[in-house]
Amino acid sequence: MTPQRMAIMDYLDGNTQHPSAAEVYEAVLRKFPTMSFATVYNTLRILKERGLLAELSLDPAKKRFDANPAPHHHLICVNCRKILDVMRPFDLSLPQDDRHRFRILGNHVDFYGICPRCASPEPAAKPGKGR
Amino acid sequence: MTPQRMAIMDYLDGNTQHPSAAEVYEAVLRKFPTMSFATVYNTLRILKERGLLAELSLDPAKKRFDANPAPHHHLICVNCRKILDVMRPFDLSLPQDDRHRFRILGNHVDFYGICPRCASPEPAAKPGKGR
DNA sequence: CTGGCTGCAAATCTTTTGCATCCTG
DNA sequence: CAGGATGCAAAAGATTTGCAGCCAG
Repeated sequence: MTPQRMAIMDYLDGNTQHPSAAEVYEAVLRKFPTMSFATVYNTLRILKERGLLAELSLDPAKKRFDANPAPHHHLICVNCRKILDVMRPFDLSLPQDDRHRFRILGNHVDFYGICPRCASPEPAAKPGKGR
Repeated sequence: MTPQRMAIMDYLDGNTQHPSAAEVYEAVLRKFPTMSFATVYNTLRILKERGLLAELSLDPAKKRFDANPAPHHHLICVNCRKILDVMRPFDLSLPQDDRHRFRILGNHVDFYGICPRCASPEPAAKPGKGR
C-alpha cells in the first residue's frame, strides 16, 4: 500500500458516484500532482484483482469503479447516466433449466429510467454520449 | 434499408452470440468486401436508435449487440465472457423507497458464473481480457 | 541487490467524425 | 439535383504496455 494507492482508495471509499478511471485520475491528481494515468489504471486493475473494488459495466463508454463491498444493484438514468445504488436485495435464484450447467456465482440487477432532473421540462444535464 | 444494412441485420437476427462491432464487421465483410468500419458503426448506431437492436453493456471491453427484441436477461461466464440468454422473466418491481423519484423504464439482470468449459480441468478457452 | 511501484511515452483498441463520392428518387 | 448511405482516412477517447528510474526491505 503506497500513498498513491491509499489516495485512490480514499477517493473511492464511500464514494457513491461510481467514477470512471479519468475521474479518479483527476481527483487524485490534486493530492499527487505527479500521478500518471498508467499508475491509476494499473492500481485500479490491481485493486480489482484483489477484490477491493468492482469494475462496473454499466456505462458502455467507459469503466466505472465502485468500492462498496456490499453486494448491491444499480439504478441508472438513461439520459444523463447518473448511477445510484440500490442496496435492497432481490431473491433471484436462477432455475436449473436456465443454468446451462454454469456454476452460478452471483447476479446483478440494473434498473433504468429517467432521473428527476432529466424528467423536468428544463433538463439540467445534457444527455451523456452513452456510446 | 440498403444491402449492407440487411446483411448486418441478417447476421444479428437469431444470433445468440452477442457479437461485438468488430465481429459484425468481420462477418459482413465476407459478403461485402468493401464494407468499412464506419458503415458498420454508423449502421449499428442507427439500428439501435430505431430500436431494432440493443447495445449491451455486459462486457467492459466493448459494446456487444443483440437483435433479440424480447426483453430478457443474461448469463455470463466470468472467465471466457461467453454470454447466454435467459428468457425467463423476473418480477422486479423497485419499491418506492428505492426509486429516488426516477421514472422506471425497465430492468435487466446479469447472472454471472463459470461455464462448463471453463470449469473443466483443462479449460478450453483462454480467459477473456475483460478489460 | 531485488522486486515492486511509479511516471512517462508510445502503442493498442474501440468508436466516432469529416469529407468526398455515389446512388436513388 | 437533394438527401441519405457508403468508404476511406484521420481523429478521439479509453486503456494497456514497455521501459527506465526509484524506493523499501
